Amino acid sequence: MAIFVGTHVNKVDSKGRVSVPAEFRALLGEPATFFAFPSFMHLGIECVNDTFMESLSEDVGDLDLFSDEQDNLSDLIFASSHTLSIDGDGRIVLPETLRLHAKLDGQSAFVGKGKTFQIWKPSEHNEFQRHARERARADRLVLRKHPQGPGSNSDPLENGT
Amino acid sequence: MAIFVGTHVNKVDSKGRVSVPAEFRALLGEPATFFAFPSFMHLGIECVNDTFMESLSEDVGDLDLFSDEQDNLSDLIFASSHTLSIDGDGRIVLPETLRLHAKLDGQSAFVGKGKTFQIWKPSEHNEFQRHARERARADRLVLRKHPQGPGSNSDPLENGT
DNA sequence: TAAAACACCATGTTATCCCATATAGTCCCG
DNA sequence: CGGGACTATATGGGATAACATGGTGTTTTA
Repeated sequence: MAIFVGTHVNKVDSKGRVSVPAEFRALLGEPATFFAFPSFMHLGIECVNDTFMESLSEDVGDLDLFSDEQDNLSDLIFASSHTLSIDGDGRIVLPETLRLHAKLDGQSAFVGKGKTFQIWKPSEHNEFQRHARERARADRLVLRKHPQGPGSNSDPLENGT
Repeated sequence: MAIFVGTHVNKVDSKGRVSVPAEFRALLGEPATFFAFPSFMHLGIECVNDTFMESLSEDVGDLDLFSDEQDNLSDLIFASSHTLSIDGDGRIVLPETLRLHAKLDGQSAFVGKGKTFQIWKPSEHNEFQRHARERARADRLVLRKHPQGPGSNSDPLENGT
């Protein structure tokens, strides 16, 4: 299974081109493409592979056709997504909308998030991570090994104590 | 699998011609045609490929024959649909009824919605998306990891407390 | 016959590919 | 264990092809 880890900082050149970290490229495999969309929670850019996007499409497709819920969700995910293809030199072109959302200027941080990864402005990501760390400390966050029954919250991160 | 993503803004010329984004053309494949009908929820134009249209006909066919619901839906979908064929230059001609419904003037936005896509007046779609985004923020919508067991909710997007 | 629909061609702009170079990391050999 | 050569990665610039779009001619239809 592909697991994206680490934080890799690469340059964004005048054309908006960025090298995708070799480690991530290897995980993406063929086809050498992935989907990217602005997070609706923070300044990061969410990046998922085609398998992940397809399962997302399946799940959203299961909602009632033409319902508000279905229409809104698919707009947030798909309409603001970009298909990014990695060229022969291992680079992608970051569309301007994404660059603006993340406030990128010259540098970008590729942040591994397990099954997905994100692209951040390095300074913004540092801030975000600092806050996440502080909150985890304050909340005494622990990682639970396995979700219990079907009725339980399947989120593996929860409040200890 | 074909997943329509992104928002592509193209011109509508004086003859009503519009270029279908190359990315969408590639997904539609052969035959280079699709179905378009005015949304009954908003100002967008719903666009589906023939496979999707067939499954739609299955779904509507499951409703009771000659019932009001069946009659209304089939009118809204099938009776108001247009078969649009993409010409050698990658363009379609948008029928006037559709142009009027979407209030198109000069520009059109092709909006990926996963298994389907829509055509909007760019400014109207911006409004729509802004609302969708606000609602998601207000509801603290978060991306959830893959669906777990049989008892769990298979919706990848849920309310994150 | 007139008008509309359709196919064909022509062009500017943008994005993609290809090559060159620097830097950093790795491996091999002493 | 240390030095040097090699390879992979990241990055910059220029050439090329794809795309979007405007216009013209030709066929079809009312």
